[in-house]
Amino acid sequence: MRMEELVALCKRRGFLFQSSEIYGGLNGFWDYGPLGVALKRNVKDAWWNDMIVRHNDMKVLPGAPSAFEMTGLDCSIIMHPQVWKCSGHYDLFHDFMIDCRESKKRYRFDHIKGRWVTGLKHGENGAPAERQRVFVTTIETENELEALEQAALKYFGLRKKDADSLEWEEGISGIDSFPNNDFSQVLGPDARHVGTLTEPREFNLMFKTIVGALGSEDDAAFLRPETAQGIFVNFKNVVDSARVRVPFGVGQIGKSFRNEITPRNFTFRSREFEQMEIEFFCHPSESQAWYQFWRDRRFKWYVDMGLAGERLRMREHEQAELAHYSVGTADIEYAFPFLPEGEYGELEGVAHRGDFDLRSHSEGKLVREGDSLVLEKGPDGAPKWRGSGKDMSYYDDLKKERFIPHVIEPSSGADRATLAFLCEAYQVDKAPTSEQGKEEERVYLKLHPRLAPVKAAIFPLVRKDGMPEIAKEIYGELKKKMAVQYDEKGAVGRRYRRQDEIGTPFCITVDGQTTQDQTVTLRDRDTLEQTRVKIDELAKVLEERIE
RNA sequence: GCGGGCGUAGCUCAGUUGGCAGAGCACAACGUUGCCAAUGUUGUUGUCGAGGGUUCGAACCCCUUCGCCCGCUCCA
Repeated sequence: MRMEELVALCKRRGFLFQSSEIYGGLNGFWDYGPLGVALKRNVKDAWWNDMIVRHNDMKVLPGAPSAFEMTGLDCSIIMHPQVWKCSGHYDLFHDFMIDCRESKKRYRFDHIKGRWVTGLKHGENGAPAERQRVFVTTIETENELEALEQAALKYFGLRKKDADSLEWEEGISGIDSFPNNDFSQVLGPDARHVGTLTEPREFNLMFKTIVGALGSEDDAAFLRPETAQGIFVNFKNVVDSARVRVPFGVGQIGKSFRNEITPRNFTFRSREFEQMEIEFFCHPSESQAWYQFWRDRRFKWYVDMGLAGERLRMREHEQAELAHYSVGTADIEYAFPFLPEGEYGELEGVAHRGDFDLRSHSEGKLVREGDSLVLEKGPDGAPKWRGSGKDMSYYDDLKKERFIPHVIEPSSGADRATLAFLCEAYQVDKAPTSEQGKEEERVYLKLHPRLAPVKAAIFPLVRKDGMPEIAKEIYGELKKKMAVQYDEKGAVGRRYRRQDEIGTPFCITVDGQTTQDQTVTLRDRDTLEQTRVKIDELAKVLEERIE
């Protein structure tokens, strides 16, 4: 399938539009049209129902260590700024970066260290040699002096034995002290010429805003880059109010915001996106078993919703790839058609976060040191980011045991899941035409009936003989239970195809026989087969076939 | 952020040297037909991505900008 065809269909039929399109669009933002909003809502409802509402806490699910409870939250998008400092997002999302025009490399501004040196620079193309004073730099943290000397030798075109001819000035310093960010005499860490570094630019990976109508920079706050933190900071509230016992999970669906450096690939990497996240709290001794359970359960959910093919896979992260807090992470990935052959894009990450989050929000931001998490200290020895000081431990009054729960986090992208379902559903096959024995190409969306924006379309075969009246009657009855459409315009074949293209799984047609025996035809999107169903039984039959 | 390509009707696209902005599909109305994109007639559809410049005259040339695609970079 070519991605452009799906994008064109999404626009033509009203699934997805570019945000602010009449003004030329806005990179990284998308609008869901009339059908798109229905599809995405169905994705979210399926998730919410399957994970939260229909969860039976009396039963032990296959693969689960025990029964467990599930509940939900809907937290604010803007939270206390300290939340993001303790979560680690502030540090990671707030760097000044500097680019090198020559090497095309990007460096963290505060990582570049260097030293002034003067030497004899041999002129190029026979030009006379001249003495030059340059600031050579490196991003090495070990053996800085050696790295700087090598950089200088290379720049001046000297051999190691001539190193003595270089005149070094005292002290290694950062380039943050240069006035007006004038780097014309600075040699970039991977550059061969001086003056190739750009001005430092702040990479605000979190969206910043100001709280209060008269607020200033002191009142800066951030739009959340993930919904998870709202659950962690409400951990005590949920335990105290919802009568839940560990192990239990809290689900949340909501918008998050990240200033992606390169928004690309349709809605895959958007700056405003929606997440479906669960934070599952359990006893540390059982956390590995729960991690396995959630990995497998979440993978199966996508399979059940229609991503059954080879394009879906589970990938366990390598040790080196793990985030600072994580003990284990697995990504559920889909081979999106816009990615190169053999590459997969993340739909959901299932992470074992240990007790990092609850402890950080209690003690202050933690860092990993060997096998344990310790409080991160600033240069002055004080905690870098102070926590809330609130006790985040849990007391199990049956086992008489107090502990800080470990957390398993299945974090899913609602927009990415929706896009994957669309990609997987896009099908082309052959269908018969009105002309005997002839076939034509048919484009349809083979969406799971639970996800389809329209569950059924109701047609009168022709616009006479009382058929429209009966069809409208059926439409009114079904409308009470599910999303249905009525269409009487044009030839019935065209109406079928139009519904195929938006993924409607069933079409109901009132024909000449209806007035005699109160039956209609029920046509299946995927097989094109028609069966006769009594009007009285339509709702029941449809509901069975949709689940 | 860098390099390359692109932007014309709802969609797919044509548009000659700078000289009246087009086609197919789709869409709408009225018929005929009556179970898989059938068919007749009629009709609607445009800031040519945006802003500026050159010119008697710009979809076309120049500059700026926004967006899309590809590659690099980035992706806690």
